[in-house]
Amino acid sequence: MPRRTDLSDTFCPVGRSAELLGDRAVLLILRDLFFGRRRFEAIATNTGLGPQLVSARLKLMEEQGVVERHAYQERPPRHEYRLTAKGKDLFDVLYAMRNWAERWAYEEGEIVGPAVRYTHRACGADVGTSTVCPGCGEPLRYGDLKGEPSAALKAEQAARAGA
Amino acid sequence: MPRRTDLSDTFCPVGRSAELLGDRAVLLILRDLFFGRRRFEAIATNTGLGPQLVSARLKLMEEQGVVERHAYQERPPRHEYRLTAKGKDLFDVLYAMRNWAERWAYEEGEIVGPAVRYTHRACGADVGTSTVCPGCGEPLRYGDLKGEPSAALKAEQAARAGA
DNA sequence: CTTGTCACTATGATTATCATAGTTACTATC
DNA sequence: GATAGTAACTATGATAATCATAGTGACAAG
Repeated sequence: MPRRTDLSDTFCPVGRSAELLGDRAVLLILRDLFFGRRRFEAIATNTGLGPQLVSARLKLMEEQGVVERHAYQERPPRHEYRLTAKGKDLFDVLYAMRNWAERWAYEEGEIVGPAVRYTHRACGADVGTSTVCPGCGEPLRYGDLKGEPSAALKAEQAARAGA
Repeated sequence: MPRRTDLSDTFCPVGRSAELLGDRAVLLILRDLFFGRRRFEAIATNTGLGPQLVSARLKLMEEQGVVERHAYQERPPRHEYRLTAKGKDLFDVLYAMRNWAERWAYEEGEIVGPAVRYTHRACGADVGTSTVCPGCGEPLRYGDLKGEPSAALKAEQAARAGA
């Protein structure tokens, strides 16, 4: 492609977000980071993206300040990637995407129950696909939720990690 | 590129959403639709995307059931694009993107106040960047909010429409 | 009968992405 | 101490998506 138009100087907030988030690879990497995958290989394997793409996107995300590289051992040098505060604040976006997909992206009877079941740590309620806890009424934030992948999703991830 | 991996059959809900939303053009078109731009030319002009891309993405979005084509006149045939219920339900995603950008994507002093100010129709409160109205405590949904673009954003859009 | 508008489609240059293979720097095993 | 393994990448070449620009068809207005 020719260089795509840069949106980082628009005054529109959705445009500015789209510059980073309007990219499949970035979204998938963010998902994995939110699920606790911090290492390059784990992310590359689980997302199914090539190492080159993962490398490029992690660099971009580091530049944008949403992830940080940490060395977790010296010899040989090994790093992991962690969400910064700016990155963790993207939780609402990913959670909204998840909610939308749970409501619209599965065929009738394709899976039993939600693809990932979330419960509110504070009160234990199943939050369904709402942004406010149906049990206690609190707005849901990053860290408040415990996600439990369905059997189908677990199997799929295991298959990618195994093969 | 080689054909990119299809994510529409993953069991991960974020993956399924990313198939549609992990695309700058789709996000920009959705933004314009949410802001009431329904016509092809208006969308192409305001987004800055080429007509070919707009055409391709609107087709995709129609296939996915997030927009519908309506004829608003017979001779000559003219259409407009409207969000379906499935499309309107993406509001939370776009709103979360907006909130994140308002918090993180502007330099100190780059603009005065928010890029787009939202007020809750029901109670008149400025909602800031929250998902629950700070005035009355109600969760914010599509249609509940009135957006007022900043002067800078208005000027930018006028420039694109004029040139 | 020329100009204008709307909603597109066509063309060619450029570049991002994918699959595959290779690299570096170690550790662990035989 | 030679081979295999692991983690985090980089290099290469084929393919396809995107952009800029121009063009089309159907009609309305002047």
